[in-house]
Amino acid sequence: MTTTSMKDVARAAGVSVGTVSNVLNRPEAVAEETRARVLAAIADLGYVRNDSARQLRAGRSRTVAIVVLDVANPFFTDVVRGAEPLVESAGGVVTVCDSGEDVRRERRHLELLEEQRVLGLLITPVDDSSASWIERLSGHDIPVVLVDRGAGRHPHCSVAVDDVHGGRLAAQHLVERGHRKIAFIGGPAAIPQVADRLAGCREVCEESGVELEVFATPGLNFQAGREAVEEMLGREDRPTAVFCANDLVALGALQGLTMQGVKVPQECAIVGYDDIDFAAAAAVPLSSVRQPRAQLGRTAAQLLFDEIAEGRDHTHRNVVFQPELIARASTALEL
Amino acid sequence: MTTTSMKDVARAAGVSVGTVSNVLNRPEAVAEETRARVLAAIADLGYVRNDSARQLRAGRSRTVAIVVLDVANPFFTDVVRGAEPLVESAGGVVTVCDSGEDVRRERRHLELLEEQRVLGLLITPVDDSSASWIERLSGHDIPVVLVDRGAGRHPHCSVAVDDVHGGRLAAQHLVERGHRKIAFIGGPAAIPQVADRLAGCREVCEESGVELEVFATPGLNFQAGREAVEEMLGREDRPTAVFCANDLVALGALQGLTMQGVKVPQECAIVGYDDIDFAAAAAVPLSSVRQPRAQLGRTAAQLLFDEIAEGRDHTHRNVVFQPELIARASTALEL
DNA sequence: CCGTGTTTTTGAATCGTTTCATGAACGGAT
DNA sequence: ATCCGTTCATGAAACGATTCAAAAACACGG
Repeated sequence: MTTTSMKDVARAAGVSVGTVSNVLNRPEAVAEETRARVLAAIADLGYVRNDSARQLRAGRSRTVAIVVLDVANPFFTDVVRGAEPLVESAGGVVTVCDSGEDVRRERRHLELLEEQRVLGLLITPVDDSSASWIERLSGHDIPVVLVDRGAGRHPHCSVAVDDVHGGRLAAQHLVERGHRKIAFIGGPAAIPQVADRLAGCREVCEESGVELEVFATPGLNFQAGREAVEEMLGREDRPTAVFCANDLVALGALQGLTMQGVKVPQECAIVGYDDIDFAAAAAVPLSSVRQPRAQLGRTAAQLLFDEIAEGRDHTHRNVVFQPELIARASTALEL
Repeated sequence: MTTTSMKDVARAAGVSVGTVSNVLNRPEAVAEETRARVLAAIADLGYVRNDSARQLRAGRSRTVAIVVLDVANPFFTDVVRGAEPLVESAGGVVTVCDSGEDVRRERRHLELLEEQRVLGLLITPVDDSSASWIERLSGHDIPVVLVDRGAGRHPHCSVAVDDVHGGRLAAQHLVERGHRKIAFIGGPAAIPQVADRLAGCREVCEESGVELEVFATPGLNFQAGREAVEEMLGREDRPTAVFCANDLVALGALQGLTMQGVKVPQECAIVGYDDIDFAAAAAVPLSSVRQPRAQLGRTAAQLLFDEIAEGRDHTHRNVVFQPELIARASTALEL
């Protein structure tokens, strides 16, 4: 089966290719009768536009790429959902790439996206080592918006949540509940979100003379939380509360504790981060630091289109949202 | 900033464009010294291939699209993960599209994918109304593999799990535990998976004279489960067990029951479907019907590439996997 | 120095659109 | 009839890569 092209349609309708193109792109510029004839031919032949050719001509694709650390993490799916409507209403398409917290995968994606001449890029970089790659893209006129990564100097727009503040909220909450020894579970420390949340937590602990023990994990997933907690339970004089770098870790921790017969929150309180849907549905509903996820995505997309529209004389903007603590059963008890 | 093309590289290296192309695609056919010169020019100018142009020439893209009902559902992310390695090792790229169980969104995606001349398509259709659209694609030489939708006649390869059998497993398990009145929660009934699971469940109920009550939901999500259970609790003579069409619904049901003070499994048992990670981590670890998710994705990708390789004389294959029941605390009690 | 065979390089054709300067067709006013 | 202004349609020139027949460059034996 040979694909039918505009030329075929033109021949069938007895017009030139230019006219077929006009029917598709500026119908009002074509006479009623001609338009009908062309549309009939299109339907008849089952003609489908060739997007590669369009893009080649246009020089850009209509795709906005979102590179996330983990598609399975509900946090990112919500960010994506927040961005989609705006992109689509602007005639664009969203494509989601999963770096899996792996710099090499991320780099592979970036190379590909550049070859595809994407319209723009929303990205949560794995770590700082990606910076030069990302700047390469924006150097090639592909606008980049950093998501959930606002700290530090960088020549891009960004949306972020104040993670240091989030860390403080979690720690304050635990300190108010009377905890004097807290564990932080999360990693790798190279991930800025992890570092910031820990930093905020540490600040509060130091301010209020509370002991802090850090359990570094190789990733931010369920498994990591479960394992960290098992390690923790092996120790003497263990913490009475854990603050997890995200909710997946917290759910893992919760399960780890439950399986070892440790009662939450009676014997160990838990605070998570992200407030994903599953947090509220967990074994013991999880207290968690909530980020305005959809808004993060929406704003990121907005910044991207602003940059595209403003062109040369665009000034980068860094939008920072404040998180809020949602208290649930997992921290319900005063010590 | 003007994008640099092969022509620029050719000029800078003092060779023809044909040679530059060869350096990129068949390096061994170019003299050592020339190759070095060209590569230097590429690095120097920061040249990046234009994928649109390549595809236009090639007539096909290297993208394998996976259209899923809900990206936030871990079931699908696992299927995607299963497919990815195979696709990538074949030099392809995976793009994930979320139909959100909405036929219109699905159609929009299909149109776009066809314009993009994707290499192939793995899809879990929203319902039968998509059939004609999907056939349009395969009519245009885009191989299609149906995922988790093997029943019925269709001119495609497919991978599926025997959902009727899965429904039977769940019901049998509950009947063995002594339940005499069971609720099924899920919908819309137009989704084949829902219909099949219910069918299997109904078979067993009828065979063993157990009463079955069906609560139809508008979707397969957390919210739906919670609401269905609330409705159920309003009734007299309520069921002693619920079988949910998937784990998200089951988690919702679990929360709904817990919030109303109904003890699981003592006062109401629950069986879910999919055995997502969160099932084991739930308030009460959920019994669930497990599907070989990653294998589903892997096999689907394999069938796709087989079809591409075999070309004209390809015979469609329908692979059906058997699910297994994972019993956990949510059905731990005999009545 | 020629002929022959092998390795490299060339340059033009091609993929399917969009765009745009040009021209045709038509109606109405003079 | 002529001229002007609209409204439509045309067709060729991009866009940037790949491919391939043909030319060029080179090696080597006689």
